[in-house]
Amino acid sequence: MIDLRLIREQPDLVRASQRARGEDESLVDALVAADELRRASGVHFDTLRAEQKVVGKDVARATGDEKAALLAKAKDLATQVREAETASAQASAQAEELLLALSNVVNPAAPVGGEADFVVLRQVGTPRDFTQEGFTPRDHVELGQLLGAIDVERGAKVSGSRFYYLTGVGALLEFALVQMAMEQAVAAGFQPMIPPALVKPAAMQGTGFLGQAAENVYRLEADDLYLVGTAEVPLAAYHMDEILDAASLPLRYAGFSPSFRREAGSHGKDTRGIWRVHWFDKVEMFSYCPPEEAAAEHARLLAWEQEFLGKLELPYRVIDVATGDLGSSATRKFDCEAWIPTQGGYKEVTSTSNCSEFQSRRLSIRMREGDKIRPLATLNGTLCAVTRIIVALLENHQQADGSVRVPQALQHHLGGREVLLPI
RNA sequence: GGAGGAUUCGCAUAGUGGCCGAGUGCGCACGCUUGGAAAGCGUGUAAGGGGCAACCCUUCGCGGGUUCAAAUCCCGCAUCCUCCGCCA
Repeated sequence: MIDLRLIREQPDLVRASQRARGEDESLVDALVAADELRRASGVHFDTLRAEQKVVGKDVARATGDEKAALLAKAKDLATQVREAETASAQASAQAEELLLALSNVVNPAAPVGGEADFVVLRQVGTPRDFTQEGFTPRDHVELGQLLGAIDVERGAKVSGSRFYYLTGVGALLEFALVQMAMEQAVAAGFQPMIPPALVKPAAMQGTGFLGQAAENVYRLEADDLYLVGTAEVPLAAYHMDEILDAASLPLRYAGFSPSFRREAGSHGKDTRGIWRVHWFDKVEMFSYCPPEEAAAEHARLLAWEQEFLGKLELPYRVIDVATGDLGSSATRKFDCEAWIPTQGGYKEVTSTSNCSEFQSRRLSIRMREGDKIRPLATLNGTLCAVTRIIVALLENHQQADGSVRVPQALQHHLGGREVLLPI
């Protein structure tokens, strides 16, 4: 959630942000009105309650007729207090609901527009020219079959569409990638974490996934729990309701977890293979830092993502995602898109978002600096989304005979294999 | 799943209807003391909302209820601990 004071004092700024996102501007005015009502009804309740306390103490001291008279007054007050309390609670709940519905204010540096209005920040590496090399590249499904690494048919048989098995060297490849990602993260000072993949509503709500993104979240009705779509959720909620010592910041966690996504809005999109699936494993970076350091931390997260892709020798580009395509928590987002030969284009393999104080306000995570207590910033970034990296690796490093070259940095995590051979 | 116990200000605890938003110890901060430190002594030390401020209000796991008045009584739920059962 954003700061109510910002909405009170600079509603135009928030309106402009909503417009840039393509979201409802009138929410801002509704919120301003709801906030006024909340404060007014709060003052009314406070006043009555203070009076009730005074009278209550008088009752305890009084005797005889005086006590009877005071008791009558107190009873009358009690009714009024109850009514005022209900009204105040309702007004607060109303304001809270609107506040939770409002997305974070976008960073002015983010390009304004829809999904296609991103800005390419840089391009790294050069896509291979398979025509010049004299063969037609196979896609990851075909390569996965040749190598005995991916079984999508049986994934569908057992669990339905968008499920898969990683088999043989495919399974080993996941372990190798995860190990490599964790090693890098630890070297950079991250604390490795294996968080729960099922979380309570407060964690999901607090990270901002129950807004427009709600339709993509799996919910376990019987237990009122959610399956996380990213380790970002349990890593953010880890410090829920805590006040962190400013001297301990930044706190950096690298979480390994399964990621579950309903893919509700993407029927018919990327249906082949394991590019877009309902479940995959992922190593996610997560930072807590002072708000004024968030932009620098964001740049660092991006640099770590690039370091990882570099070690995998993948050609990719970095884009500054447009305002209309930001998650509700993010003020700014950078995606790394790897070149996917059989798609003839760059496609998202990592994503890093600066959520400023949006999540920490919702989750009630603050920092103590001397005698000052204030919200802090949270940021997240993908280090390794296993299935997408596997797709990129197989397709980019394939050879004419269907074998796949293993990038040097990954070799020792795969028992020294320099190449994956068809079975 | 069954039985019992617990949940209070960073930690440990006191508190069984009004003098309790709440005492004590530890920790922490500042001051005194000291050549310096420790010890000792003194003062302060939860969060949130409203207000220029004085100050007021909310919160004693969460949600209801009883009462003029609830940390305290009643009901429901959650979490943790112990024992039993089952189990990767």
